[in-house]
Amino acid sequence: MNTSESKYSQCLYFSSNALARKVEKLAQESWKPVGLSPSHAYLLMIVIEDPAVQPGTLARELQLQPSTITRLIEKLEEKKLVLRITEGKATNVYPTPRAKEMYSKLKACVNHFYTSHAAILGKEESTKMVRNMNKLADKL
Amino acid sequence: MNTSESKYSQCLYFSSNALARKVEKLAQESWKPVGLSPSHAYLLMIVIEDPAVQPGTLARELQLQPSTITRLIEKLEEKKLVLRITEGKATNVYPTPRAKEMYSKLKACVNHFYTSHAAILGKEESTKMVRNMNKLADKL
DNA sequence: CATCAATACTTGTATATACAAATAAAACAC
DNA sequence: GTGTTTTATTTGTATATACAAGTATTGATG
Repeated sequence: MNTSESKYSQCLYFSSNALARKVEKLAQESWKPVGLSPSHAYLLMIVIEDPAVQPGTLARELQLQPSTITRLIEKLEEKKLVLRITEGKATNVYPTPRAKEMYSKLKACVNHFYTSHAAILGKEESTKMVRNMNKLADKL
Repeated sequence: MNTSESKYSQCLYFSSNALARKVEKLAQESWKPVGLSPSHAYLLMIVIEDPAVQPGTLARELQLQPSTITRLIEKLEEKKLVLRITEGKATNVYPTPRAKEMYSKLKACVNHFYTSHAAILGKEESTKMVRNMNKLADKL
């Protein structure tokens, strides 16, 4: 069934959720080569680009709750991709050598993801949509 | 932090997820008066409007997996708002009288939700955005 | 008509995320 | 410099959803 066939599809609640689920799925596909979910992968990229970054900063950048960041970091730590060093009330997150070696592969996944949806939606429209969604999210 | 301040915010993955989370929150607020999550409430409204509807149909209309529909129905059953009658391999879902009495309240919540986001985004833009998101989701 | 395939739904389990409370350190206030 | 407030992070627990496997019924095929 197309979205447009559903009676409740005019509702922002459904549109945004359904879209997010479909995008999530597409993204998961793109990040399979590195065996990470998109969230983990993005967090890891930030850590590689900005070593010693703190969980609070990650939460703000990724727009996720601090508790969620803790959970993401935990999993990356298990995989020996990051490590945490706590000093006082702050914690610094560092990439391991293993993670740094993965960097170009991670970038390739970002690229694959972008390419795959740009191919479906058109480069132009794809970018416009993202801009609009950000604008909308900022207002809410 | 605004979405636009984050480096990774140009990524469709983030935009769509962040937007969905914010919309979800707004929606939850709107449905608090009936003590249901938006998903449960929408499912219930469909059941009231279309008694004897089957889980498979609900899954298609709400764009959720059948297993998710089962879980939603279970919770509504606990709350004595719907009941399931299985005949052969098919199952029919019916609203209870208690649910039917709630109908106008449910509608009021839909309305409150629409009003609250239309107030922030503008009626015009709000509708346009939904249309675009559906179009995009259908293509993916 | 006996088996095999398809359909409809449920169950077990996993993931992504959140909220609220807990902990711990730092900053402030007097 | 002791007591209180604020900040940073983690932990316990809950919700929303999915996937894969299981069950049960119906339909199709030889």
